[in-house]
Amino acid sequence: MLDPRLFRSDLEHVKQQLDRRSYAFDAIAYEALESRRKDVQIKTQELQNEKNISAKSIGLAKAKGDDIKPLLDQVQHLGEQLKTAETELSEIQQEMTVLMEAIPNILDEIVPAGKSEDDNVEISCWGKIPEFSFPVKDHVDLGESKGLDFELAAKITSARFAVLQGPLARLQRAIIQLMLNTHIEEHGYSETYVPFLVNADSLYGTGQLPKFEADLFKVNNDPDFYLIPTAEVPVTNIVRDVIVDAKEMPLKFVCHTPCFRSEAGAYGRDVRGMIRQHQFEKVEMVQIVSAKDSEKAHEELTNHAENILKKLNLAYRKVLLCAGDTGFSSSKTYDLEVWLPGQNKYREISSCSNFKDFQARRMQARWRNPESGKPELVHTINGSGLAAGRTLIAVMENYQDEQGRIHIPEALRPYMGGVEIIE
RNA sequence: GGAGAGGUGGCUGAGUGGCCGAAAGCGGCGGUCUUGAAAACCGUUGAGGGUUUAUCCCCUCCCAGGGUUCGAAUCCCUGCUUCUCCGCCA
Repeated sequence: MLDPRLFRSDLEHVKQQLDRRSYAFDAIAYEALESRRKDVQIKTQELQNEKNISAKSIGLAKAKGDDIKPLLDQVQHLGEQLKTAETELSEIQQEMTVLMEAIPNILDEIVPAGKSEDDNVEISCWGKIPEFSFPVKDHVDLGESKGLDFELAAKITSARFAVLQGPLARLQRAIIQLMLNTHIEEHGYSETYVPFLVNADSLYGTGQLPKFEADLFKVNNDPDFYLIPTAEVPVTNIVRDVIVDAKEMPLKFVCHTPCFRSEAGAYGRDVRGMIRQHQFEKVEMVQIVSAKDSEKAHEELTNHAENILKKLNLAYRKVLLCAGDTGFSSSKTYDLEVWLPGQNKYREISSCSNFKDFQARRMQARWRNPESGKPELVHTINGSGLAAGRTLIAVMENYQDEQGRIHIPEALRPYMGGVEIIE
């Protein structure tokens, strides 16, 4: 949610900013609605004031033992007028809310123009793309004899799920362990476990609802629950309706969860293997920071994700998403893309975003700035550190040998119980 | 799943129809005192919104949503939630 005051003070600026996203904002309709809002709100509050005054005078008259009958006659019509005004106001406000909550975040000025991922800008590259002296296999072929089974998962549930068994299952767990330990011990995050089912308010807070319900799995309940699409949702909502104490800032959480995505609209994309699944494991980093620290914190958090790839010695590149590829709630996003020999290209393995105050305004997440003594909206930042399923793929494909074996990277060996090669 | 008791400001806790955005205590902040600190004393201290250049002024909020009433923290209904006991359970 954007600041409504920004719309009132500088509509032209807002319109220009939304243009960068190709978001067609109807300024004329907005202005008409806003002017009605102002009129009706003022009128409603005046009536409320009148009601309060007369109620008070009746109370006083009664206490003195005066006849209150004439006063009661006087306020008779007030109730009805007020009710009409209140109804109209709440309709206008609801209309305004619907309009406002559909509007995406304003992009950071550094975000490049562009329509699709082809227009993203490469910021840096790290590591050496491995060269193989034999025809490489992808993770599906490599995993077939090692406990990665898609048909079994399809029997149990459906397509876009995987069963992982034996040393490969352990390898994924080792990857998660490495990530969690690194973020806790070296990057200063606090380990967190949260519910995997959330309510609509939480999804509204981080921006998935109301616009992107189709991407979610809904669970029948009264009221409905949703399977989390990312730990970002429950973890960021820790600070919903909270005023964080200055000495607790910044808050840094790391959280391992499964993630559930309907992938509606992704038919035919990445149908092979476990690149795009309905369920995958992810380690997520979330930071709650002040406005003045958010840019720096975003850079740091991205570095934290990069450090995992460095520890695993996986070649990757860092890209700055263009206007058209930056998510609804984000102001600025870096993607980390790891080299996958099986696809002979870089694929997203982490997405690190600065939401600024967009999510915070939706969920009234604030901190008390000691300089002013007043509550101010926090900035929220999050990023995958990393997607564990895709990291497993990357390790398998990058560490394969001619016999189709997988060598365990040095950094993961402490977690593998002595296994160095998966046959 | 069954039974009962609660949900009031940062915390504890009073308030059963008007003078209550809310006593008192604690905590926080400022001051007096002190070489400094503590103690003591004095003062101050919730959030959101509207209008406005600004001050002022006004509106809303005592878990949430409805209702009764001229008037609701207080009465009624529904929901959520916390605690205790019983049952079940990893």
